Amino acid sequence: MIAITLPDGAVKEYEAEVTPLEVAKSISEGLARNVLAAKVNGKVQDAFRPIKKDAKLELLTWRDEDGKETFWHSSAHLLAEALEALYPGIKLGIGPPIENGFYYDVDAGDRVITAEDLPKIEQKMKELAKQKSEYQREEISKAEAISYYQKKGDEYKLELLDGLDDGEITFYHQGNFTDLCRGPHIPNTGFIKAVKLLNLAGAYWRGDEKNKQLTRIYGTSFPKKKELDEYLELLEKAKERDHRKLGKELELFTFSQKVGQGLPLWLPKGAQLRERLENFMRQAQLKAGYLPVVTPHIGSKELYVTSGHYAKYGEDSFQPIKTPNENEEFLLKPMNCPHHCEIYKSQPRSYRDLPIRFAEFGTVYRYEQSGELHGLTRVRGFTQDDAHLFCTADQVEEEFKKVIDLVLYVFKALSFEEFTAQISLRDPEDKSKYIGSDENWEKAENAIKNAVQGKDLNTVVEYGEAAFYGPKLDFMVKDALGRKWQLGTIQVDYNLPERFELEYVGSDDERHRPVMIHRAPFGSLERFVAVLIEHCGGNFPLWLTPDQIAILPLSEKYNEKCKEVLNVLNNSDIRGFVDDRNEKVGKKIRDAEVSKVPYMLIIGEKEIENGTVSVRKHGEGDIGSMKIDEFATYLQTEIDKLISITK
RNA sequence: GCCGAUGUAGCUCAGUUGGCCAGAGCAGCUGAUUUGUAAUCAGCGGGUCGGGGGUUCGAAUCCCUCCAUCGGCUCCA
Repeated sequence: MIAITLPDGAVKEYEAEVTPLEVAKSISEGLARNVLAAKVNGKVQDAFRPIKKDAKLELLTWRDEDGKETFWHSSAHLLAEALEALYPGIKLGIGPPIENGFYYDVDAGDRVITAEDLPKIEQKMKELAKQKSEYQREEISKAEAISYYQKKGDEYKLELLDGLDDGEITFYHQGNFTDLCRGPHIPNTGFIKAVKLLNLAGAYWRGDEKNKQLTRIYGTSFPKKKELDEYLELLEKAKERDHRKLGKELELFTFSQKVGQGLPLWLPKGAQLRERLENFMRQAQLKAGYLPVVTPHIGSKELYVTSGHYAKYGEDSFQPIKTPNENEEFLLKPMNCPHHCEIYKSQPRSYRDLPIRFAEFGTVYRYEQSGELHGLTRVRGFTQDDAHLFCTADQVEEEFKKVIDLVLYVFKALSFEEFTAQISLRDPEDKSKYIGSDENWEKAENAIKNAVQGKDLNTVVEYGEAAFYGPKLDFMVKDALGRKWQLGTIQVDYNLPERFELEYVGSDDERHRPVMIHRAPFGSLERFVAVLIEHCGGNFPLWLTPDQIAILPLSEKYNEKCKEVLNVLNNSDIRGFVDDRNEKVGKKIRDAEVSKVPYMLIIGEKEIENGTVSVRKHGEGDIGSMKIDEFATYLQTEIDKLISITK
């Protein structure tokens, strides 16, 4: 007898071994039809794989993340089966589930798979799905597996086998298809009712640039056609929030081929928005004890050789500027830290001065790979809201915590609620990429771990993501299409102080080395604005938005009066414009709605008589008439509401 | 940088297998209209068809090359 305990605590007893599917059937046929996989004692496995001992069982359906993952993993196998049918001899890399679907990496040999082939492959997948082929699990010895793939001539799978131990190797079969796979899988291909292959891309084998590039086919699938349609619609809607599209439509920024790739041009509205963000940060930093500094846009190459940046990133920088005098070379500033180190060094420092916090909106230039450029999120010239804190070893944790608070304040003020705090540590496998002693690295990493503890943060640890001079705490946010971007960053650095031989005199009258904290809550103004645009879909918070109001005269007769009203409101720090075009008010409303102006004030005969304005709120419509000063107060209250959130 | 795709007016897009002066809507300009909560009407101007080279009697359309953009990969101080 074996006892199966279900999540609700119910216990079911069986004579002998039982599969999760059979358990599901004993509960209801309907449930059985929806079971994709099972969690047995906390471990996800096939729903068709028997349970042999007493166990806790959780049946997984489309509603469970693990269920979805299994579904997409099986869909990847289905894709591979279709590819083998259509491209005999095609070699397979890996085919995992991902966030909203799956992909498979393949090597089609001389054949090129293009976007035009996708419908055909999709069709084949649907055809195969209809056959309801069962997924079958087979435990296989390493020798047998190797012999199978040698016969098949698939060097990628052989390479994967190389890293696996005998005894832990399994094959999964469905229809005519066999794959080296850990599983688990859904019961049969018939569950996959809706498939869409989304795009094609090149992807290096095992993620290494030195390896061959395989063809990666991305797709998604669902148990119901309707769900696929809804997902595709969601993707379309997300594109509407793309900052590149909105940036153009709202006249915030542009690019010019003539100016150069990845070099954004900020239009007046965008520049003003950016200035507001800068001022917001300046104010926050002033309160937090930062001191402003300003440094030039170029620096001697020697400066970056000293910092170690030149050795690491010399090739990825704009190449040095040579001056008429011999042996002079300057780099466009790729980062601000070395300059700030030199400011620190400009005078002797005492422990009484520490911590010192130098802040600068520093514009830097990096020669990013052309294929990496992406709207405002990845550019070649950008402005960091940078600051460097110099402190004693004892102060690091406290200072780091204060910076976390500052970042959280900024995120809250702009209602960024969904972010992860990524602790970016060294790659333990390859320490050659980093400078400095193990001892200092450990100190730095511990400082971050300690500072994060006690903060209510959604944290994740990533190895190999540290900067070459120190570990980081990175604040990651997703864009409209779910791509992750690093915004805020805080870094602990024991290395640059050594390289620049920074010192302070301690209470013991001895010279000591300070510790540096690098930090940028926005990260870069460019990227921050990009993510902000996508986050709010172009409907900025009232205090940030380019035009808070549009004043719409009912006819040209009221243009002058409207300008007077605008003047009055300008005096209350409300900004906007009068739409004095010779158009009907309906047209003016439409245009103001489209350009996402939060409030429209309509003025005609009636309003002039009563000394009021007719107020229309973006996306909501008419909210009634108000006296002009009443409206000013109303708007101020609305702005204060947003700001008070952060207090 | 690599793989794949795309590039026609300020914007969004049409332009059949190469064939008359390259089109539309919106935006712009001019005029009429003087307007009450999401598009008033009429007229006009605007394009080296991404750049360069080639094939051809003839190229937006076919080929080569460069540039830029898009989706990924790699990279991200």
